[in-house]
Amino acid sequence: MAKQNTTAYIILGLLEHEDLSGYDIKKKIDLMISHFWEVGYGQIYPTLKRLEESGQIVKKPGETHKGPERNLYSITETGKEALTGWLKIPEIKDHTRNEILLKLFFGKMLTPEENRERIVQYRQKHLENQKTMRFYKQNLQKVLSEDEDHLYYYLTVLFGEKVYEAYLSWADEATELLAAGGLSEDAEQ
Amino acid sequence: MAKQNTTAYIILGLLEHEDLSGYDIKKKIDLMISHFWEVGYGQIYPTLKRLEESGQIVKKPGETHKGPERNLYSITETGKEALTGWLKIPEIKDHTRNEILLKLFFGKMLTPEENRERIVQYRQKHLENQKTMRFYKQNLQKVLSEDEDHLYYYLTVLFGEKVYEAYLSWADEATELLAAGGLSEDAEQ
DNA sequence: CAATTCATGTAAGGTGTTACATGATTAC
DNA sequence: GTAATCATGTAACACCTTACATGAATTG
Repeated sequence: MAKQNTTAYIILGLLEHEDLSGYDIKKKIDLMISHFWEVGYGQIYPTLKRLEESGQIVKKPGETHKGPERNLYSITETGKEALTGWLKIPEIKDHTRNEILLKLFFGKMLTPEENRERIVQYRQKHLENQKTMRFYKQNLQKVLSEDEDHLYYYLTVLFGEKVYEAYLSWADEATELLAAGGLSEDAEQ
Repeated sequence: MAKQNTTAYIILGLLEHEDLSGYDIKKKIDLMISHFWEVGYGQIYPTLKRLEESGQIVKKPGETHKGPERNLYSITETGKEALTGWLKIPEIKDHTRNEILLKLFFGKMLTPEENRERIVQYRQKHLENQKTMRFYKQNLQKVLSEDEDHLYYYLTVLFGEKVYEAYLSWADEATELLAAGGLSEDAEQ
């Protein structure tokens, strides 16, 4: 079962909403999905090819609105079935991969100041993320009733807000603990 | 820079503390690290081989305490330098990969009940995780002063506690929103 | 005596990242 | 005219997962 191929389902999910080009897909992912799943061009274009070959999407070439050549893709019935099939199965695996915790776990090898600095940077980054989530949340709240999709987008944004809040709260507590730890060490010497 | 090779640094980090076998390393990771970074045997054994070839660790074969043959590994000076080098550079990439949010993002294709059920399962799982973190936290608090390492382990556990708490809080709010959304839909029909 | 745990490893294949390559159009 | 954005793609690798293979020792 090494063929989860999540990228394919993200593409199918986006195409189920509207026809898009590879470039569009990348933009949509960056804007709406990248906070919980990042995808690069190096995955998108080959996956589009495979999805087309297996009849889950169709290419409408030459749909040039202006500018450079542009391939628009549409989802097929087969594609929709594959998508709902994937959506129905419960997600099993955790894809947790948190590099800062890994580096902190081995924090003894660095000075408390180095570790604290790392957490300060982390806080900074996620303060920005939290702001973004709040902005999205406000905008979505206004249009919640317009489309059923919006409720589900809202749920993901709410998740982001709560999690980034937890990151900030942790960062504050952690920097305090490190400051105290550093002090008690100084006191010992 | 496609060679981050995080697994190697996890192994080096663990060996910096004590000599271990591949099997020991797997157990340690499962126990203390897997909540934020999972590693399988298929990564551990080949990585040990590469680390040995590049002189970052050394094998002490035949250190059989009893039972089957057992290879104990120790970190070398080269290995320690590589480890601190990695620890010092700021972590850049997010490895965020949240499958439930992905499936919820496309939730319109399922019924509100199916989506709610997914969140209920998620809550259940992370309630367990939160309990585990609280258990670890209590145990670590007792031995905080015994070893400087414990403070850093504590920071990762604190992170886990806060994040799982955020998951639970989100799950509660999300199920309520879905119940409300489901109701208003019924009302419309 | 059966199941579980200890212990090490390989092979195959899927997934993901980075760098490269190309060229048109748009905004300043 | 220069920089940024639009737009598509490939190649090389690195990384990760799964399944397979083996066998000793311990526990019930």
